Amino acid sequence: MQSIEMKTNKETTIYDIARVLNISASTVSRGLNDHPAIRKDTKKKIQQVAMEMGYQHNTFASNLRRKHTRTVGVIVPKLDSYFMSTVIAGIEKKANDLGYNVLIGQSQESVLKESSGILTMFNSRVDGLLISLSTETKNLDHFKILFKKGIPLIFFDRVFEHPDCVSIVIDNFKAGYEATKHLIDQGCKKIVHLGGSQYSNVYVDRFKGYKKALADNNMDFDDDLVIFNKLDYKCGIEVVRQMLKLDPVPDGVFAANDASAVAVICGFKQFGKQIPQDIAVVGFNNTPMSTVVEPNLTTINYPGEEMGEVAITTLINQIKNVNSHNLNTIVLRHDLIIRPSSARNKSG
Amino acid sequence: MQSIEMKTNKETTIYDIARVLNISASTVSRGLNDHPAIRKDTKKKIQQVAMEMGYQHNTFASNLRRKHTRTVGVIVPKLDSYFMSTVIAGIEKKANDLGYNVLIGQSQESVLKESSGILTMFNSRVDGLLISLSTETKNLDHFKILFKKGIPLIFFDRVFEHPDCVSIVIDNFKAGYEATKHLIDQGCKKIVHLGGSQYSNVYVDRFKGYKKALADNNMDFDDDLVIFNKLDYKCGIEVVRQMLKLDPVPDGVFAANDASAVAVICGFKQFGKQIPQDIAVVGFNNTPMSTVVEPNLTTINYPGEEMGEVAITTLINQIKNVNSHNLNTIVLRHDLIIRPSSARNKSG
DNA sequence: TTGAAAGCGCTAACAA
DNA sequence: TTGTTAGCGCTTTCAA
Repeated sequence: MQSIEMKTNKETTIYDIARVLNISASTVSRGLNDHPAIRKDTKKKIQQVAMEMGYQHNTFASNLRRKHTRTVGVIVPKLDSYFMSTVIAGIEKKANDLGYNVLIGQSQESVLKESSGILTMFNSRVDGLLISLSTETKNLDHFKILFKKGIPLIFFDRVFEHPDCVSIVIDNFKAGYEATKHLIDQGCKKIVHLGGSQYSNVYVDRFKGYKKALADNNMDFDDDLVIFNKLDYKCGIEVVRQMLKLDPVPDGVFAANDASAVAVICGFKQFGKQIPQDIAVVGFNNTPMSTVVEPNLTTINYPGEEMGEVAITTLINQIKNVNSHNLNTIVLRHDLIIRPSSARNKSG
Repeated sequence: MQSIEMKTNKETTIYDIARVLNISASTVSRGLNDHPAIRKDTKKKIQQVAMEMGYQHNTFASNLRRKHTRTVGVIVPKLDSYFMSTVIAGIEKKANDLGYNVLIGQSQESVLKESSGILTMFNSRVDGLLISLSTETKNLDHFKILFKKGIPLIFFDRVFEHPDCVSIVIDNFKAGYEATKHLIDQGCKKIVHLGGSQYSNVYVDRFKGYKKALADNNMDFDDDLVIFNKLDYKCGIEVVRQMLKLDPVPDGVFAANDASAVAVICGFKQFGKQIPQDIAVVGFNNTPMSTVVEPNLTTINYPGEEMGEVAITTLINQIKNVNSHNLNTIVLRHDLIIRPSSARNKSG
């Protein structure tokens, strides 16, 4: 047996173990895969020898033959965002439980990188793909290759309507509505909306929610109170300068993410404004920062990890052709978490 | 040509296009791969027909034949941490540039999950593996399978000494030293160290740096001033209670990460303590939170994205057998960013 | 319960 | 410059 152990550089294949046992490779294959039609003792012998020879299943070769890879691709705009990393954590965890690998890619908010990512995933023959769209993405042309070959595709968070693809989202319209309504309830009379790219469903819907809430409460919509930008910290600070020039200065801000909401709070504080008395602010995402900034940020909570889990579960079901009851959109719950950044004394 | 286009469910292979062109599959293969020994016009014809037939390279089959996958694995303790997502962003970006895919996994701080992750990666025949160890990991037994087959392995951040593996780290000892020294320079007389798992090089070294700084400045080391825990927000708050019981109350805290440093600040503020006058605090990692908490947190900055880029570049070089000048450890720069949480009036 | 043989789609040595 | 042929390591029909 000693000589067997020594084969260290060459891969041990099922043929090697077949030779040792004087049986056929197919029997070995079956033995290793716990095929019912193999005698228990041969199975045992096979597994024994496989062990001794340090045999390791070559998923790879197996996949070629079986015509699937048991790996899924995930493409996101940016990996280094709190929300996205949460989603991916959920995806990985569940994928792992279900016996799938996950291949990862980022579009860096560019359609070009998005397309090339899709091609790479396709060439790697992923069994399915999960994607959150870049802000630049305005159509689904670059996905054609997947549709053509019938590779399941699921959108999450930043999605695009397509009859054959399910989308996993939250109700951004409702969330935007609730955030704005809350501000109104707190007595705000002039509410700014700080929004993101209007190519992205999430920001479009949050904006719509904002408008609807105003309308429902007999407040005029004013174009000057809406600012679209990259929603990062720097932009938030700039926005404060702009707002300060308005007369009267707005008394409420609904920002479409936490980073910019936090920036707005910090900015106003620098100018001696009181939050929430002078300006009440609401963010979106419930990132860790929201409980660190002072006053703590009112925000929309939004289950990233769960979104990832739902997305991958749905995808794998689809890959396995199970459970695809023609569902088209899965909407996850969200909630408004009220914290001091918006909680004014109830007086009006 | 119409009939060609229609082959939509079956994969188009190089054989299909060979048949159409009445040439051999190998010529097609070469033509597609831009082999020098193929006539320009045949090459053109091949690519033309490939296009028309919607041919897509099957990386997969190619890999089986070539005995490599051009994919690398990355295993981290947790995906949903700011630092890790930064590192992974760097890895993905560079890997992509260099033509590699990245397969992702998380150990969830468990050796068991770590081993199974390694096995999965191995079975997927990754060309190399990047890993940041779980806190539970006390030896490298579960990596044997990689060593045996000579699969390159590189550690980053949370590492383990091994003669054949390069590690990408920062100088945690020095950083810990500097953080503590800074506190001493600010006049702190009784400095608490809030550390993490002592199985992890990063926390061990930060702790050592703390001790050395005390020693070098004639300050007694006191076991009661050292607290090890999970370093999350909740633990940080608990620590505050503990510290408040001490007499006198400590006047400085060096926390081994930002989350717990921020928690400490918030905790002390709740009890009416002044930061930094009563207690000065320093964190580690320079996460976004550090510039939001009030007062802003002094912390060690530490290039996550770059760490990822260096790690993957080194790994790929190793895979290609280039540039492996027996290097064993790569140390990235770090720096202490001084902010108000520790900046006391220079008086002493 | 097992074996023979074909083949997944591609590449590469060798020959022409 | 191109073709022939033999695999990469595994699975799976079909036959025994």
